[in-house]
This record gives sequence, structure tokens and C-alpha cells, in this order.
Amino acid sequence: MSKAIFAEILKEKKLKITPQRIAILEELEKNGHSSVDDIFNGIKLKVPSVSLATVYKNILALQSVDILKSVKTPTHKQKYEINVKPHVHLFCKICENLEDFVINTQDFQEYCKKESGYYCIEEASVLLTGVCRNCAK
Amino acid sequence: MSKAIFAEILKEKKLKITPQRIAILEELEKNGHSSVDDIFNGIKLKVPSVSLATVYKNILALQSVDILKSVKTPTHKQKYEINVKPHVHLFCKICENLEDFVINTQDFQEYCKKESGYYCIEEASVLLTGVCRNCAK
DNA sequence: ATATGTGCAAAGGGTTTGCAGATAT
DNA sequence: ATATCTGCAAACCCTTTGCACATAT
Repeated sequence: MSKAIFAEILKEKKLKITPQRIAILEELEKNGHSSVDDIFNGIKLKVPSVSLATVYKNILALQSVDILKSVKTPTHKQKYEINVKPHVHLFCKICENLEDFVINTQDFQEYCKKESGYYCIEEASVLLTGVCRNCAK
Repeated sequence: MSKAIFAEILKEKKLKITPQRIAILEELEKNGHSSVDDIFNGIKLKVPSVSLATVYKNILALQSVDILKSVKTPTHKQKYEINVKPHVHLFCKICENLEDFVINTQDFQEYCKKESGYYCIEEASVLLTGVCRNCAK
């Protein structure tokens, strides 16, 4: 995705197009799952004046219009990603890397809804913890 | 579970049996998913001298020997539960209540492992967000 | 022109830590 | 007797907030 497309997305959501926001989105596009500090440090080159507070404010703003999603990991660091199609997270307990695995969870959700008696299930957040192929060596 | 059984479990894990720990476990048994504050307030009657720091320290201690597990919810409150058999969490976005749904995730894990090429998957943490039957009315 | 966003510094909330005294084994 | 645990207070994150100035529309 290019700057222009990010600008488009922001416009659509009625958020002003600022260099900080573009930089945050570019950073998240480059590095799949980032913490606030990752983002802050990653964009300082592009937008040297940026403050941590602005990163925080924008993460909240972008989340509230569904451009971003937060990812909860077993460690205490909150991470963020650009909201794309449903996927599962694979977390390696050795290298602590987070990997995406695109899978349609619809059937699984449907099954859980039926069996549990829940009224409706809108979202499935799945985190699988184990050992990645690299760390297995 | 009774006090005696909790004492047994602590002994097995080589943790000293203290009134604070027993109270924490009883509290978590009574109320499925509790935050640190829930626990703290819940056990103050039984152990009036207890401090927040002790609750925190014990939660860490109990987690490290797998007696407790943390549950990550979409809100920013961390919750804890006694580690039992695999289950899925259903989170109602309206009343923010967390419900357990016991389900064997083995097949699902197996499928993800095979498809993703991960070396091994030890644990599946699934959080489904939606609307519970009560709030649907 | 006006609403929104930014950056700073201060405040806030939750969690962790160091230490001296207390308790479990 | 000794290792561990507790409670207090202080320290430490990480995150949010208020405000004046800057920027996008």
C-alpha cells in the first residue's frame, strides 16, 4: 500500500491526513506486529518531531475506526496491526515472534455459537502458542 | 475444591501454604474470572491484613507453576482463572462478562499446525467476542 | 475560519520492587 | 533454624490527559 491509499483510507474515515498518521500506517505495514515503542522508534526518522503521546492518540483513533487492531500476546507488551482479513496468531514462546496464519474461522465460530448458546459471535481472536520452525532446530 | 485440596496443590508445587494463597484460590474458585482488584477486595474479609502487593506477588507465583492462567480480554483489565481443562472464552461486548465454554481444541490446533508449518503448538487461547443471550433481549 | 491534530509536561493507573519483620517448614 | 512470604512504601512502567500552538480542510 502506498501513501495515497493510506490517505484515502483516512479520508474515508473522516480522519485528517497527517504525516504522523501516514508514518504510523507505513510502519505497521512494514513490520507486521508492532508495539507502541516499535512504532515510535520506527517513524522518528520520517517524522523527527513526533511524540509518544501522538502515537498513543493515533493508535486509539485508528482503532476506533477499525483501521487498526490490537493483538494481545502472552508477554505484557501490547501490539498493533493493520486490520485485515481474519487470521490466527502463532506466537513462538522462544523467539517471541508473532506470525499470522490466514484462516477462515467462520465454521469454528458457528460451531461455538451453536454449542454454547451465545446469541451472536462477531469476532474470534485466536492465539496459538508453541515453537516456530526456526526455534525448533 | 476445599482448603485441603488447595493446600495439597501448593505443597505439590513447593509453595508455602499461607492464608493469603488459600484465600486467593478460594476467591478464584468462587468467581470464575477475576481481576487483581476483584481478588483483593474479595479476600479482605477473610484476610484483612492482606496487601495488594501480596496479591500481585502470588498471582505471579501461582502462574509460574501453572496453577493460574491469565485471561486477556478486549478491555484493558487483566483477569485470572484457575488453570483447568482447555476451554474457549466468550466475551460479551455489552455486559463485559466472560463465560467459559469447554471445548476440545485439539483438532483445531492440529489443523493449524499442519497448515501453517509451525513446529509445535502447545496451547490455544481463543476469545470469542459477541453478545450473550441475556444482553440480546 | 474552524475543527482537528500535535507536542509537551504532568498526571494517572496498574504492576513491580526492596526491605524489615513475620510465618511456614 | 532458615528459607520463604508478607506488608508497606517507593519506584516503575505504560498510557492518558490538559493545554497552547500548529495544521488540515
